[in-house]
Amino acid sequence: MGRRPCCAKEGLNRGIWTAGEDKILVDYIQAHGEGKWRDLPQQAGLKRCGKSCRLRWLNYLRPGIKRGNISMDEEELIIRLHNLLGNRWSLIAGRLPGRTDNEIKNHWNTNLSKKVQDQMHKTPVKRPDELEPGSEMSKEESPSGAKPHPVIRTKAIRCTRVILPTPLIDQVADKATSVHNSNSETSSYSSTRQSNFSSDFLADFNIDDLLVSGEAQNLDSCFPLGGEKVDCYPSDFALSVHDDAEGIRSEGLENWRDDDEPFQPSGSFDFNSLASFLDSEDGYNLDE
DNA sequence: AACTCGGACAACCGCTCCGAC
DNA sequence: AGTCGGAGCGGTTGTCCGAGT
Repeated sequence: MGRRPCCAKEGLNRGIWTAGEDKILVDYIQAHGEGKWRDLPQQAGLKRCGKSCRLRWLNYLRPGIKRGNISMDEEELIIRLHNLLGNRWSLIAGRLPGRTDNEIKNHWNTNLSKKVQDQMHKTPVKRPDELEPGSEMSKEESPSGAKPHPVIRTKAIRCTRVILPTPLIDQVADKATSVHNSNSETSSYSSTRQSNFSSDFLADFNIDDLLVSGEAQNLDSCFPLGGEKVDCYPSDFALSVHDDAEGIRSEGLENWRDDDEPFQPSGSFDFNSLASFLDSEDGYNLDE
């Protein structure tokens, strides 16, 4: 069985694209439009994989692409959005007109992640189980940049291997299980829970199980957030249920459109108003 | 001038989702 | 309901280039 490979690897050009190849690709897409990437190389006469053509077009040749010179405003926005969304580069790129996910990802890996790390070392974060008894994780103790998030698939809306602090495991597990039981969809979570309850608990559960139900909002009670902050502690639970309680659902971000909001998926926006939005009660309180 | 090293970024790869059948 | 192919995503790798020695 097995599917047809996206392209035959033999006899194809690899590596950096030449100006000639770019021109062929642009001419073809201008004439025939995007799509049918698998067949495009053959139709256009390019010795490239279809996926490679798609990547080249989307990241470099498409009209309206900005290259380089990422401004301070953009960097700040990327950091904030990364704090909110984790490594969901395509969603982040969608909030930065003219920027591509690949460029933002590279910029993050080479520049911003270090910046954030530096900021973190200035304001170290305590895990909830490291806090003094009776103390709360105050906003001042949370870093503005936050730790790297676990990987979250953009489309799947699913947390894979979310690491939860031990004291929260049972509460989240019980809640997720009860939510799951009230839904008809299957979840890998239950079996995971049965098989793995170490202190470095790795939960594979379908975030939809938590999100589709109105009960999801009650999950706030599982986390010592005080209704203030997205992250319980940042690396532990990347996709906050709190977001959803505030009406910004993870899946909704992809289709998120609201004329009252300072930025839109593909539109222009004002950085200052966006910063205000992110800091506001209606936003995410991502700032320190 | 030659070499090494590290940063930046372009491209590739494997996985997943989703729609069509 | 199950399978398949198209498409998209994020992580990783490869390559280039400039700075330093």
